[in-house]
Amino acid sequence: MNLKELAEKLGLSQTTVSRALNDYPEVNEETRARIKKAAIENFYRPNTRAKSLATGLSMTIGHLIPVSIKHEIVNPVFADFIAGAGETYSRNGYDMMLSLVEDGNEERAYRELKAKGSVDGIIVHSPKMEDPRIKLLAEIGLPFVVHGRASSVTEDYSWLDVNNKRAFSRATEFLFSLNHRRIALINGRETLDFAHRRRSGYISAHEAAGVPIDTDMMFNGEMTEVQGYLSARQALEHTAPPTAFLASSMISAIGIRRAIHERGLDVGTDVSIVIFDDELSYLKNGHDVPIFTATRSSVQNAGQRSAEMLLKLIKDPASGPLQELLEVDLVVGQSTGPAPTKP
Amino acid sequence: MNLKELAEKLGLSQTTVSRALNDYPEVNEETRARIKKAAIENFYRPNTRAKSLATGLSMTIGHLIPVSIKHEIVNPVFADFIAGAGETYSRNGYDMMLSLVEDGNEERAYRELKAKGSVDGIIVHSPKMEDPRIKLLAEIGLPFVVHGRASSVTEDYSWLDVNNKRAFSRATEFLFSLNHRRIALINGRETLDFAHRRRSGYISAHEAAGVPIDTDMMFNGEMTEVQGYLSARQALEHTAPPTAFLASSMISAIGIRRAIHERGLDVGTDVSIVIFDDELSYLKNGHDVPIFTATRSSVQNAGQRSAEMLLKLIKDPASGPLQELLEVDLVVGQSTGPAPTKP
DNA sequence: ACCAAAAATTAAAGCGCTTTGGAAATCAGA
DNA sequence: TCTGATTTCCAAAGCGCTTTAATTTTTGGT
Repeated sequence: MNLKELAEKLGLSQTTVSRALNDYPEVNEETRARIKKAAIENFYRPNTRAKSLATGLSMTIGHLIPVSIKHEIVNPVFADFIAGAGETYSRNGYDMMLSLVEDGNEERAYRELKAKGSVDGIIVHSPKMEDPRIKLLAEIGLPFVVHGRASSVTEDYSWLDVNNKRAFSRATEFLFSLNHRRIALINGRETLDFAHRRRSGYISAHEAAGVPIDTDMMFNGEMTEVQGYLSARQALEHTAPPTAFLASSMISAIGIRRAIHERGLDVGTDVSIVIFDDELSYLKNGHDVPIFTATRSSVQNAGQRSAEMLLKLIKDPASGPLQELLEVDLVVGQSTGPAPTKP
Repeated sequence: MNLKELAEKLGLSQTTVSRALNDYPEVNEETRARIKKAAIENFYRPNTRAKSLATGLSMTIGHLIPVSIKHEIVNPVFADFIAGAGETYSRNGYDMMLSLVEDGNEERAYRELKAKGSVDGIIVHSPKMEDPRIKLLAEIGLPFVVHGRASSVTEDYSWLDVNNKRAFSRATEFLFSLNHRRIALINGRETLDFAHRRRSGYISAHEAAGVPIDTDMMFNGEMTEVQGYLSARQALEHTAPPTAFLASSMISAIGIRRAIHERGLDVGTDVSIVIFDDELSYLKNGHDVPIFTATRSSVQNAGQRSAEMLLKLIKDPASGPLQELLEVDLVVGQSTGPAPTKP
């Protein structure tokens, strides 16, 4: 059932029917009611493509995932973010489009998206320190919100980020307060902006407390279980092993825990762990008492907020740039305790 | 730059330009070359919505995620599946649309998708034992492929599934061969079809070997770390604890491992674990030697194959229903060993 | 009862593309 | 050189909707 058929069935013009359904004022309330009733009865749904062509709005938000960080799509964080954003989209009548982009083809992909008119806005994932996508999108003139920030980009743009630096400085300070002085950092890839910020939080806390930093204790790489395990093993094999770990994700921490157990040590007594917990729905940090002491910030919530920002930006471009910095909670779990006193 | 402008610039009609670009035969090869060159130079991209309206094809595949199993979207398996499928889509010029569907609104959502003409086909995720979506989609007349199967559905439909039953019977037999006789099953929610099949594999292996089954050793629930931990703890607290665990996912197994360690036992010597490994990209099962002995099947590959099936089905509906059953590998890792002999 | 203003409705154009049905140009055969 | 077939191109219709501009109907004041 399309508009034409519906209009014929009602003995009205397409114009009136269209207007009635879209709540335009210039239509008699009685006929509007009659039209809406008929629309429901006939399960009429305007064809999105036709509507989109007529209005110039695609009512679609694009999420582009560079294949290079395919691990990222696949990254639990990404999935949870999407889950949050998706809810906001569907509540507002927007569709969500996902695209995988070949490496190096990024610029082309964004321009294409604009040229093909397939989206009204874009969410930018996993920004790097110096991310060319931001300038590009601004130039193209497609509304966008970055999930995270790009430190080296000077232009003003819309973003939503977690206060990663503060999170890691707080976590570090917390470990200091438990008398840990040798803390290994198991970070994400430091070309990614968030990892860089976390590192600087770790460093600044050390500097503020006058605790020397040993670069042997700083690791970065993919945030996988294996990577966490390998880094932790290396740290523990050091002549001066750490008494605590600071991990960028729950998954890394699981690997770290494996390395600790492997050496016959116990988590929370012999070695402490603090993690950054994205509150992934299927990787809950324990039920009653958290398994890991953590700085916590829901990535699903971040997805929702980012989506809201983007929709606002699309509705009213002049309202931007919008920026939002989320603070984390520091929740104490079973994975931390006072540093063991030397035997 | 749209078609009209491009045609004007070339001094040709829109018809000719359109035909040249779409490789229709009735156009001089010289002018075709000229047109294609101009199209490239001007970065011309046909507007998807207009094209879609004209052709009646949306060139979009829909993935609907019921909010009830929001954990599923968020489920790493889902993300990896999408990553696989997405690659196939973009290689074939298709877009991928993700929608979250409110509970209970499923039928409406599918019908709407059809009425709005926003997708050419659908992938059905996480089928339940008796899934009404299959009959519905067949009735609506929208091409679809189910990732998994629905045991109680008698109609013929297209699906791609892993041989879950065989996987779990093999895993069970493998544990039997190591002299384990008391094996706990930590399964996913058994309303979901795949979990049900895994269970029946576990059971049939027991029956074939004449080993009695203790329902106290059978658990099912969300495939989360916490759930795995809680189930395993309960199993280990039993008066006759298991000597081995069979887990439906890597994540559950991580929880199981935690419970085992907590009791001061060791994995691979005191207690064995076999898992079903979906080869999630960020949850690799070890680097050289697998951490867990596993039945293995890449879910990313499944996504890719499903997408290929669906595209084929869209191109040629008569070619269906298509069905594909993937077998698993059984790879031995560090988490299994002979059953400990009673002290 | 009349007329201007307001309200309600409609015809038709337009969004950017594909495709049908011709028309014009080229070619081949006699 | 002419004719019919072939090749090459084009005008216009159509996809299903919105929206502008115009038309018809209703209302209200005198």
